[in-house]
Amino acid sequence: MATQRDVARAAGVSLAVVSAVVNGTSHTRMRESTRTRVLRAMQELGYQPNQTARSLRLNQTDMIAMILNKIDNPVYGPLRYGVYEAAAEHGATVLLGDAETMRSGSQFLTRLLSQGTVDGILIRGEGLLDDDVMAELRSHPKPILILEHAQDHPWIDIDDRRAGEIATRFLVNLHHRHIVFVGGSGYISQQRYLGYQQAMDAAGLTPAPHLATGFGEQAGADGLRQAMQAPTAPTAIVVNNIMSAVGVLAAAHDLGITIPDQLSVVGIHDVDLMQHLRPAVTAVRMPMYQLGRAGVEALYDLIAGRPSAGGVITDPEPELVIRDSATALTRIRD
Amino acid sequence: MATQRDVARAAGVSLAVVSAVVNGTSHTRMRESTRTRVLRAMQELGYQPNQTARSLRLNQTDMIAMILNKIDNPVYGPLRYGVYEAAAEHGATVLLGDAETMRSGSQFLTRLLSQGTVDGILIRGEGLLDDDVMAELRSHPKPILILEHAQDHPWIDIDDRRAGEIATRFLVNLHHRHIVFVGGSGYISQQRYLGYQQAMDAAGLTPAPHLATGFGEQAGADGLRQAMQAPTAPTAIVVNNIMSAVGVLAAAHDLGITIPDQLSVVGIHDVDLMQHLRPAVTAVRMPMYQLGRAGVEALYDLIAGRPSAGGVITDPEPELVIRDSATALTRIRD
DNA sequence: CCTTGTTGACGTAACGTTAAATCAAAATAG
DNA sequence: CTATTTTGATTTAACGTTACGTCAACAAGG
Repeated sequence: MATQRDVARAAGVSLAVVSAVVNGTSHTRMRESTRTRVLRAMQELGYQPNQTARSLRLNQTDMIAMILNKIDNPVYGPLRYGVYEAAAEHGATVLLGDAETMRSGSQFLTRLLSQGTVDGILIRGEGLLDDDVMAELRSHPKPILILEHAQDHPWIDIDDRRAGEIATRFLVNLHHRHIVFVGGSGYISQQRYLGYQQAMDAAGLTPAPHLATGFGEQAGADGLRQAMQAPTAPTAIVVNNIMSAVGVLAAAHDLGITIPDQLSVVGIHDVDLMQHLRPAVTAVRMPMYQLGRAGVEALYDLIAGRPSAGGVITDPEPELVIRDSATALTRIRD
Repeated sequence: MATQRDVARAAGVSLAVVSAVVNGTSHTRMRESTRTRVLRAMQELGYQPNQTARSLRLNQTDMIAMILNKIDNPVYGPLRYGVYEAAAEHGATVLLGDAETMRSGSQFLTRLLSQGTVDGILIRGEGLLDDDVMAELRSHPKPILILEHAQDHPWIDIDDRRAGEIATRFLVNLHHRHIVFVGGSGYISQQRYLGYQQAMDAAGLTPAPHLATGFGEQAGADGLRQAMQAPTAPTAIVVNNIMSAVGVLAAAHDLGITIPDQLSVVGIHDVDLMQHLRPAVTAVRMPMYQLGRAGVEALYDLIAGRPSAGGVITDPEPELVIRDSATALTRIRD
């Protein structure tokens, strides 16, 4: 591994000049001919700057961490992409962590915390980590940005309330009157339920209580079963979580309910999988890519000591992708 | 941020003692009472070792990279978990990268390459990266281990051939005679096809040609369509890729083929999703967690300069998980 | 011709850590 | 009671960068 010292020796200049060439520093000036001589020496020796030394000197690692709750949830695909891209524009690398493997005291977290391994942290979802982990994070000297609304931290969000409203209004417009909301726990789910409520109210319908069964396939199945036990069974359902939608489809199949003839389903969040299920699932596409980009920008605001931009991402808006899992109610009941 | 110097001052000792306390070094000795005094000072000042300085001094970052082709493929869940766990045991953090975002010259790769950001790299799948990226990697001074057989690198593998054989034999035992293999490209798919061939040969059946349509849902759908166009349609199908299985189910639905009555399907790799599809998919579970652990161990062999253990993981063996997508052929044809 | 300013560099002190070399004081051996 | 070893530390030199301060040589201005 060639160092700047080796390059300096080879080019017959001092260390300072090499560093200046590498960084394009204006303070230390040089003749154009010296510059190219140094550049040539760098080439020949295959010089690569040592990131670790750089980090130590500059007190910045050009690395940010992103913590997700279940990395392989396909909704995170575009989010990750947006984060990677924006981070690259800031010359930074992304360290990806999964909250699942992140019980308090885990290697990953302590490494990040106060050890100066990263310049900042992006966390998806408040309440993702136990309280003591969050307390540790709070005492961290490096900035933290929450993707999704948070109490004590800068945050940035997508318009979950609106997504719930869009999904519900679509079903209302298809003449459905008994629409139920299958959700999870936490702020995000709550927001989507609020949107559901709003659309129901606007249509003069009475919202059903929030069926909070959790996340994932099993949660969706449980939610549908609970919904079907109500005195008057729903004709349509808004599913909070994308993986829950898979469970809803499975449970409907098992209960002998055909979708969309007997039950219309609209999911929140759109992923490739939705178009490959049968029936293909009608879903609300959320601006996850933009959330990723905006999250990184807001984090770099904090890193630079500027106030964070924050707020809710409204461009693009959540958008309904119509497929086959929802249809108009022809036989009006009640 | 308190440094060792601050702790030393607070405890009334020299820097060396603090360092020795932190690292438990035997060379620099001290009285038990000084040790606790230093420990107390560390506590009071909230001292955290600076990882960057440590890395520079020791020329090791305690960080390894893992590069996957599509991070959110659920088959990687247990793999990641195994890698994280084993890495934590080595005191290391895992930097996760996605080959999709990794066109040559990408920030991520150059950061890892020769800049001393990581102690080693784990790559899933040969041919994942373009040739020039691989060339860059090859000139990297830090060790690289390929998860899946590789030509010019140390590697470690799961028993893909056997998985193909198990899936096929299961269908043979259900009296199927026209079994087709829908695969992707590359070494892994090839191995599984070999296993398929072997099981077909053993049963005295003639293997169909490898239908290599790629990866993902669309590939599965394409594969099934191609298979159905053969002069004698298959009664059973082995699907190489888990996400392809989703596509096979969708295409079967679209073609009016009911599974398993008209077509039996067995997938390779088992994930949660498989039990939540309808019909639930019979699949071969692969030891991905163990692959992750073994990969890290082998990589640390290389890092330590020991020869890599390498080889194919045989414990546990690939295991068939029987669900609803495959059934015995009752109406024997031909 | 002296003064001042500019160009093109160089030397060096950090950043926080680790480990080798060194050393005074106390303990032990002869 | 002196010689030697052991104990319990300290000093210091790196690791590879970056950026501040300095400085000689030369050009331009008065």
